[in-house]
Amino acid sequence: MSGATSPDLAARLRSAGLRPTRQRVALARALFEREHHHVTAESLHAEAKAARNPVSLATVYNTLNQFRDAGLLREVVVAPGRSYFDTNTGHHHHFYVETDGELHDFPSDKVTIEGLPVPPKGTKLSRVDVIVRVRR
Amino acid sequence: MSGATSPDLAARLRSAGLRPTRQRVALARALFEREHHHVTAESLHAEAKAARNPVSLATVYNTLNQFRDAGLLREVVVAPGRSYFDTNTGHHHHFYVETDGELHDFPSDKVTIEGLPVPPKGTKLSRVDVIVRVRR
DNA sequence: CAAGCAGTTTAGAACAATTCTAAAACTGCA
DNA sequence: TGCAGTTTTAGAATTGTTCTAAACTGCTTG
Repeated sequence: MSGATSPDLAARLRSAGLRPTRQRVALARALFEREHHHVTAESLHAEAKAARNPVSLATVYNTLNQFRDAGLLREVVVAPGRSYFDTNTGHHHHFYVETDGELHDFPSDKVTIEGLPVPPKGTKLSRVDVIVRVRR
Repeated sequence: MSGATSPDLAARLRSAGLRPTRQRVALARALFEREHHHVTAESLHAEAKAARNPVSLATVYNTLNQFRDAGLLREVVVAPGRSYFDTNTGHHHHFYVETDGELHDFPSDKVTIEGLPVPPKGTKLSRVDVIVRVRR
C-alpha cells in the first residue's frame, strides 16, 4: 500500500495557507481522495479513527471550518443542529430526505432560476442555495 | 385596555387541535396579530416578557414546534444553530444576510425554477427552499 | 358548581453540537 | 539543532434545544 502522502494534497493545503500537518492531510485524504460526498464532524472523526489516523474531535471541527473558509468544502445546513460538509464545491443543489436525514447532490446545469430579485442595497450575492425537501 | 382574547386566535388554535391557553394565546398574538415576521425562540421569549406576558422558555419552544407542526408557522434553517420561525407560511423565498444574521422574505410569484429533477423513488416532494445568501 | 382527569406549564436538569482554553507537541526555518 | 510560532489535544465551557417530574388549568361530567 502506498503510505506516501499525496503531494497534490499537501500542495493544495499549502496554497490554501494551511500547513500540511499529519492531521490535516489525513482528513484531506478522507475527504478528497474519493468521490464527492457529505460528512458531518462526527462522521469524519469516526472515519479517521477507523483508518487508524485518530484526530481529536476539536481538530476535526477546526479543520472542517478551515477547509470551508478556504473554499475546499461547502457547508450545507439542512436542519437545526445538522450541518453537513460537502466535498463538491461546484455549482449544484441538494435533495434532502427529511425522514431519514439523507442528503444528495444534483447538478445545477439543467436547473434555471429566473426572476430572483436583486440583493438588498449594500449587499452582494454570496450564493443561492436550493434545497428540495422530500419525505418517504 | 381590551383584555379580551381575540376569538379568531382562540378558534384558530382550537382547530389546530391546541387548547387556547393563556400562554399559547399570548404567543399567538405576538406572532399573528401583526405583519409577517421572523422570530427565534429567544426573541419570542423576550418579546412575551416585555409584553408582560411571561412564558417559560420551554413553553416557547414547545409552542413554536406545535405551531409549526400545525402549519401555522414555517421553520427556516439558515445557519447551524440558527433556526427562525416565519409567520408567513405562503409560497415565498428568503434572503439571508450572512454578515449580520438578518432574514428577509421575498415573494415567489416572479421566481420560476425549471429543470428540477424528479424526487428519488419512493419519496414525495415536501417543499423547495430557495435561500439567497448575501453579504455586506 | 365540585370533582377529576387529561393536557399544559414550569424550573431546572439533561443533552447535543460546537467552540474555547491552556498546555503539550509539532513544523518550518535559520 | 534550536526556537518561535502553529497546531493539536483533552477537557471545560457555551449555546441552543429537549426532557423530566411536579404543579397547575381548562374542559367535561355528575
